[in-house]
Amino acid sequence: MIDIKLIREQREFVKKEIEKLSVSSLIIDEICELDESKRKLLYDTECLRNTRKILSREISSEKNEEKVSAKKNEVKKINDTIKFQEEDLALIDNKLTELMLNVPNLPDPDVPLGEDDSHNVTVSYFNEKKSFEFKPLAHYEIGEKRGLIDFERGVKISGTRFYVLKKGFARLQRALINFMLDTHILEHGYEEVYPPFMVNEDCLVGTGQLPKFADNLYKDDDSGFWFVPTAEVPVTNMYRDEIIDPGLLPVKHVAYTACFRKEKMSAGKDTRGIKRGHQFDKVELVKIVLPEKAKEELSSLISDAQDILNRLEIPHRLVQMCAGDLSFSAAEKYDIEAYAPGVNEWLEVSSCSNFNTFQSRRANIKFKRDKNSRAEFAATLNGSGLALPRVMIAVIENYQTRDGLVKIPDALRKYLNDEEFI
RNA sequence: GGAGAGAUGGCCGAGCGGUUUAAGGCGGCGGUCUUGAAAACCGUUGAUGCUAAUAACAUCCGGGGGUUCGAAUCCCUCUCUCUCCGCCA
Repeated sequence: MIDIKLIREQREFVKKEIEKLSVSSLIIDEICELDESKRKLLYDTECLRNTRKILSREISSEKNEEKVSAKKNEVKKINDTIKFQEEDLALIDNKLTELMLNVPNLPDPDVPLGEDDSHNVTVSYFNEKKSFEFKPLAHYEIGEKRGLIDFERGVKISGTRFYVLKKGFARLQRALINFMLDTHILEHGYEEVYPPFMVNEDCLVGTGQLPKFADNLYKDDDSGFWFVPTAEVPVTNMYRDEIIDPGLLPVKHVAYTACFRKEKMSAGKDTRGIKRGHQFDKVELVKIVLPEKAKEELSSLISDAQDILNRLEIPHRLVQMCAGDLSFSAAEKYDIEAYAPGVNEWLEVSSCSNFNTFQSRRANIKFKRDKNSRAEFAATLNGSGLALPRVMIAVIENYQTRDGLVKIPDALRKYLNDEEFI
């Protein structure tokens, strides 16, 4: 959520920023109108409450019975008005909140202009593409040929977009998870958390998935639990409705979770292989930081994520999202794309975002600079570090040998019993 | 799943219809004293909204609803926590 005061005070500026996202700014006008009537009504009811309070106090000390009943009647009348106004206020307030929850974050000034992904900017390339003396196979070809990915049984036991990893590939994924976690904990200073994979609705409103993106999420109607689409949701929301003590920022967490997404929007897209499933594993980085440090924290978050690919010696590139391709909650976002020679694609293995105070306003995450200072909204950031299936694809395809084996990257050896090939 | 108990300010804890505009303690902050510190004593101490304001006012005693001139306090309801039993990886 953006600051309603900013809308109130700099309406035209906010509208202009929203339009950069290729989103209509009419919502801002609607908000301004509602906000104005809300505040007027609020002031009126507060005055009435104050009068009631004074009258009630007078009743308690009034001896004259006639005066008492006169005053009681007066308060009753006031109560009727208050009740009426409160109902009105609740209606306006609900509508206002609903609108505010649907206003996207404003783009950072450094974000390039552009309507869609064709205007994204590739910042730079890392690690040379490997050259092959044979035609590199796609991961699903290797997986099927060697019985390491079972697509048919995935569909049988669950449905389309599910698969079973077996033997060496299952092990490889487990090794990657541990490698990523250990690297972020030991080398980059993150603290590990293992959160629930199911959360309540408040969490998803807090990080911005709800109310707008309900159709990409799984939910158990019976219990009201939602399956996490990313660890960002439970980990960021650990601090919901909290005021973080002075000196505890930045908070840096790394978490492994499974992630669940309906992917209705991507129907028919990426149906081959393990690139886009309804369930996938991810190691996620989450930071809660001082607002003025958010941008530099984003840079270091990106390097922390990239470091995984560097240690695995996988070619990749860094892409900056243009305004029109920013996600709803992000002020600034960079994707890291790993190159997979088998499918000949740049795969998004990480998406690193700075949300500024957008999420912390929704989730009410605050901090204090000093013991006696006012609580302020913190900035939140997160990024994948990294998404497992696509890193699997990159490792499998980049490290494949002519005879269909996968050479284990040096960085992973110790997680795989120092073996050489899968 | 069954039975019972409970939810109050950063923490502990009183209050059970009107100086509660939440006692008292702990902790925190400021001060007195001291070479310094501790102890002791004195003062102070949250959130939200509106606002130029650390002013005034309003709201906040788990959430929602009700009774009343007036609710932390009474009633209803929901949620959560704890204890015991049952079941269980």
